Amino acid sequence: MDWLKLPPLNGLRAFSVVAETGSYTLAAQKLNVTHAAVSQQVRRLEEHLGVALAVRSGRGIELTAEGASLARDLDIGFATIGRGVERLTEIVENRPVQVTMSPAFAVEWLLPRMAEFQHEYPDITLMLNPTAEVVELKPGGIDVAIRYRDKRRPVAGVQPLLLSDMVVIGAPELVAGRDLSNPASLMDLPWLQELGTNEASEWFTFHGVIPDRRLTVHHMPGNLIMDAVRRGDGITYTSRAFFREEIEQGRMIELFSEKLFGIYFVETRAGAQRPAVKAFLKWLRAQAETVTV
Amino acid sequence: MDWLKLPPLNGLRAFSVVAETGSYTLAAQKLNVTHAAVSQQVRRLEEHLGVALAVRSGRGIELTAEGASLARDLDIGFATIGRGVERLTEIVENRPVQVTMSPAFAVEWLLPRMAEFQHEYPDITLMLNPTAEVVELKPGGIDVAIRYRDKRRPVAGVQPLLLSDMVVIGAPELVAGRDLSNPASLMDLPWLQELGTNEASEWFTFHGVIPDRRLTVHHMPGNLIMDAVRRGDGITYTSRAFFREEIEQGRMIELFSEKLFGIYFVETRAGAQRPAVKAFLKWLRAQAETVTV
DNA sequence: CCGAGATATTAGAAAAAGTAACAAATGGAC
DNA sequence: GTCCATTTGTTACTTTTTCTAATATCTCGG
Repeated sequence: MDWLKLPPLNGLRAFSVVAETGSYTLAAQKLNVTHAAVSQQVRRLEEHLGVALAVRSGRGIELTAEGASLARDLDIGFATIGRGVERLTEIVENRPVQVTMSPAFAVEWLLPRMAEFQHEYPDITLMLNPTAEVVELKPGGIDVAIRYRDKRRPVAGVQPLLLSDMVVIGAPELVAGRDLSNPASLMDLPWLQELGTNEASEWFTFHGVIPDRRLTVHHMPGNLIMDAVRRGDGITYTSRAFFREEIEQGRMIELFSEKLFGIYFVETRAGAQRPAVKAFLKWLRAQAETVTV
Repeated sequence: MDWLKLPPLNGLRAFSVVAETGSYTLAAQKLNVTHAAVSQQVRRLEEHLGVALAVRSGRGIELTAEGASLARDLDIGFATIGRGVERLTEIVENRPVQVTMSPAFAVEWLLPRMAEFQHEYPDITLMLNPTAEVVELKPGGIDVAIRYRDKRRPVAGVQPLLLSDMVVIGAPELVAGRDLSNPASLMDLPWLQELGTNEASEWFTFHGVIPDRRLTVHHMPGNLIMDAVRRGDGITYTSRAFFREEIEQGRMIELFSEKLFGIYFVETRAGAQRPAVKAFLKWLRAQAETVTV
């Protein structure tokens, strides 16, 4: 292929629009630049090719024979490219919105609200990816990530979604009748924690407790933890928002809490978002206002 | 036309080459940039489109389904554009070299050397445009201008071609037996000068002579002036280089001279020159060395 | 487990493109 | 004719994009 030594493509595009509109001024409007920019692009292209493409003619311009010939080919070429891009865009636009989040968040927060979202935006399909892993946001992959971050290490420039106290929580049948007034006493209870994390021992460390005996920690996926805690299989460290009603009604016991230590925020990948993704983000923001616990 | 909102064209080109070569490294070589540049172009394109086009695969990459689809269209599109440009280039490359210069220079300097040039470069056709007017150098028009400039007002950054004393010259039969020892005495002789110029009165002014009677000045094209002067129809102000031999042999009389006042220089239009133009310029430079009078 | 060969990512340098302001040419209104 | 609106042409300067160089990361084969 020897089209590698193509002239400046932006100049070609500019000239193509000039040829189409028959005017620098109109072409500039179409391209959202000033006429000076278009004029310079075409001049540079002419210098590169060593041939005049358009000449002044009265109040406007007219193409030279060479210019007209080139314009024809450019039109066909760019149209081909445009069709290819368009087809791709259609595929992309219609792809479901890909969202990743922690299993706990999915079960306790998003899933309960999904029906409402679907009612509001029946045409948008959400694909959830509940995982504790941090998935990279790249084109063609995950569109939106809802992530948890300890508020002690705040992250700049992201949309907070849920700001909540973090609590250690357990079912009444598990904790009843015990003296749990100091952190160290929690070492005797079984902890449930997300696969691949180490929340229990971090919690003790943060409270100045150096474990003097082996902790009982069961690792399991976040979505199962919540039910297990409710059944009384163990205690866990999580957002109060997920258990607010149950705590108020006495169906769960809050053992310790850290004020506003937990923050869930929304992260999107770089670049422009598809309409469907924008709609989901808008809906998320609206939800966020109502749930700052 | 809605291909106005095409993605970044340079990104498309980069991706197209990546698709063709199947490698960022090879594509970078073809495009004469580093692989980092290609990588970034493709990444930006992916962000713009919101779709992955190529994914890492082992030690190299492979295209996604979307990438392969786009690559096909790009290939066709760029090929179309490339063909159009190529056709244009061929027309341009084969166009004769367009040279403009003063009629005097053409007749006295260039034409006598043309045969030699044609012998050296039989494939290159020169088109001469002998005119006193300053023709604009623009793409598709004049390629090379050989211009005269009074050396008192030097011009920067151009290739000098002929540096010569300027002389007032006449045929022996016209000037014989006259006392022409001071400038004012030249007012009695008929002057021949280029159409549209005013060399005669400028010469008198420069020599501090205020004409006290009407000058006899015949205007005619520069090429005719030289022959007319030889025939003895009048005197003129010109480069000594054009008459050097005749002066040495006494066939023409040098009346006055200004040391190195005249300079002919070569000017080319902006941008890269076609091979034929380059060859002509090279030849000109070689000639220049031999004729600094 | 190492090293060759590939892609990925950055900060900062270099190049390209765009803007604003003004100049120049033209055709029509008066 | 002169004036005026419209369009292209030009240039200094600013902004944006692109490229490079350095370095990190990943993968395969010995």
